[in-house]
Amino acid sequence: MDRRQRKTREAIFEAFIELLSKKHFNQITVGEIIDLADIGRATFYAHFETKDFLLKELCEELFDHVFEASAGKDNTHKHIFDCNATGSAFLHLLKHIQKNDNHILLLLSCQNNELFLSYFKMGLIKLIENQIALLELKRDPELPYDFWINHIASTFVETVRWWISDNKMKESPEAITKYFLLAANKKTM
Amino acid sequence: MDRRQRKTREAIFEAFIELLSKKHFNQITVGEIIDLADIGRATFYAHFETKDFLLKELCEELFDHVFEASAGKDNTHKHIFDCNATGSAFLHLLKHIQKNDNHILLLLSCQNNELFLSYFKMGLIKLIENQIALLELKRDPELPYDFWINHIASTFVETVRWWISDNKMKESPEAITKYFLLAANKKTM
DNA sequence: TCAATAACGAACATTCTGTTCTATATTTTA
DNA sequence: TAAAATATAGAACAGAATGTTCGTTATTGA
Repeated sequence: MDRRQRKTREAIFEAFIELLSKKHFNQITVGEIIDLADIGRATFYAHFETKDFLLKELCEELFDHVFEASAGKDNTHKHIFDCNATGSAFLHLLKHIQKNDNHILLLLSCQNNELFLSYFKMGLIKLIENQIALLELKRDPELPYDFWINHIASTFVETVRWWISDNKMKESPEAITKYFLLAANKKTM
Repeated sequence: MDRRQRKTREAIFEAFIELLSKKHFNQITVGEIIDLADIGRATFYAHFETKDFLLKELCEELFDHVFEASAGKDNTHKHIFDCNATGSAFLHLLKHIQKNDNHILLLLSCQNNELFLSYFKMGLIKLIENQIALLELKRDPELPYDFWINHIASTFVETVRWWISDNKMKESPEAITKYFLLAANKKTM
């Protein structure tokens, strides 16, 4: 990709993220993004068809990076999901969030968090399905498989949301992991 | 309230609900609502400041009606939450949803369901906090109280979402209640 | 019946969207 | 390094949506 394109794309994402931290997605205008990114109007539309596509691509870029680790594509993260110590995948994810890699923390706690949390959940479901054997989570045989997968993922997403928004991240990733596992029907770490 | 006002308000809500069943909130214009409700432009704005307020008032009107039962204000629903047989409050809620009182089912399954599910969750949290003694849900002493309340409410909301969207309501309210209670860490009904 | 008030409906300024165009700057390639 | 390809700047534009205003008409409740 052309350096000019990369720079423009980056400038747009950066401006967009900054605006997302201040106002709701619906109230952000393309004009504001353009001004903040300091680019021409036509340039914006050469990169993104609409504001909705911009959001979609931002989500994909950020969450794909977090979750691609599970496929072992990224050397710096490969260890995370190869480790089969109980609960480590979730604990590692929380630690990444705490470190605030790629503005993930900001997006998960901003006014639009439903948007990002739903992307987060989609990634999680894929991850859990792939790694189910390693995670040592036990399913009650009376629960349908897909209900259960959805329940685990939702519980984790809600745990993260609670940690960031309600708890203000006062507790450690370890404590939060414990809560999650207790809530998700696992006795202990 | 003036009969004219009531009729206008009803016409707007009805048109809005119909549009919500077809497209996303963001893509619905005031013009469309006006056309479908067959009212004047100025009339719409005399009733609702913006489209966002319309959404807010719709949510309040519908969910308040469902949840006010818990306060015993509504005679036809009073029984629901006075009953202390295990799990009955949740089962009754599911039966109401199944009967599709007040278009609740439509709103919970439409493209904007996040919006309505978040209102639903708010009401649930209040309900659970008020009725906690009757519900016979047991909290692990290691879980913080508010984490736990949030977990129960989220699990129920997700159960409803799964039932409507993923399961297409193929299973009975009784079966869904069982899944919910199993997932929420309760052994049986 | 009558005073109050709600709805109509058309017109309006304003804002935002998404497109088009030419000129200019940067990158790739040959 | 020169030429071809491509990205951006920037201005101008049509079209659509928003929210307001105002004079007129219709309905309501007392």
